[in-house]
Amino acid sequence: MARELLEALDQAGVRLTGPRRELAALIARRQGHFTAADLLADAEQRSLGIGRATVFRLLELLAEQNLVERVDLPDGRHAYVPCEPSHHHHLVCVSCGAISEVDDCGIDAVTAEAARRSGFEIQSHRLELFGRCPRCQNVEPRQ
Amino acid sequence: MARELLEALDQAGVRLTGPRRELAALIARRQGHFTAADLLADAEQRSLGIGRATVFRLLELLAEQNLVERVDLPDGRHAYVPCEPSHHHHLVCVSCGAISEVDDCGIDAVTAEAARRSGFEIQSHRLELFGRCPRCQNVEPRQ
DNA sequence: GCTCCTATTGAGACTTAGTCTCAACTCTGA
DNA sequence: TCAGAGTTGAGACTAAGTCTCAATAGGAGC
Repeated sequence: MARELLEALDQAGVRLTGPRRELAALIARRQGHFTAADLLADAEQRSLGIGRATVFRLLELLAEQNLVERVDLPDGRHAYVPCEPSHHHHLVCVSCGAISEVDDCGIDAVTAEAARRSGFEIQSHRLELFGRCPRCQNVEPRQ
Repeated sequence: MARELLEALDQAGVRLTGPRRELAALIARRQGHFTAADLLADAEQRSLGIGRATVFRLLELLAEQNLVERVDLPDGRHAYVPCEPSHHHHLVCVSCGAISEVDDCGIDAVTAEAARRSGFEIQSHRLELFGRCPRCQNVEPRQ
């Protein structure tokens, strides 16, 4: 996974520097979503000496390459999710933070219908689903 | 519109203070979405002497009553949209900022399908559509 | 209309997220 | 090995939002 990120960066024509390799490894090690602050804390904990700006710059770079996607959590925070470059949406587990990807599942029909009713010319959309993953349902069947 | 907001606040059992009346009027005067900073600037421009904290507190209050909804713009900023309390989604015009509401248009089928495929128990979702409103399409047919 | 209690207020300090600048460093192709 | 361009970390800066606290004012009860 860290290897995939680095390969994609290499193909994008940017340098594979030490900090980038280390951050890619940290991202690969994480399950589910993470915030810029999480990544920064990881790096600090391991005394990697990676600057705040470098973290934000890498996340921006990965987002440009669609290797990571920005998700807005229900509480308003911004998180990132490592993902496939194709268009899809995310299911976010509100208990453990696990992320699952779903492809369109008919959302195009919804946007087409909304466009028809409103007269808007729709250029993009964002769908985020929040709930509990199968594992958390088993651990605590009712919440 | 300002009247509706105030009536709803009254029914929620909070005091109808001067600052709240003034902010309700400012919100009513705005078309489409606005940010907390917009509202703050409006208040400052009119020398209403309304504090930063008061603006955020009122927006939180209105959001609790579902009189205003928080929307995450594509650029990552948070905006607010005055709206009906029922569940629905927003179409945001990326040119002029106009907002249109759409009801579910079949999104429930999409979430059900996503739940079936992933095993998640879906609790909530967020759908935002971005594009150009009919007026902006007329002004500049191709962008 | 007056009083009193409590919700609400503004000021401003504080926190957090993210951006920007710049001199120093380090990849990488030649 | 070298040179130059891309990248780095430090730290100042900005913007967004929260928190505290003493002062104020809404409105229920009289």
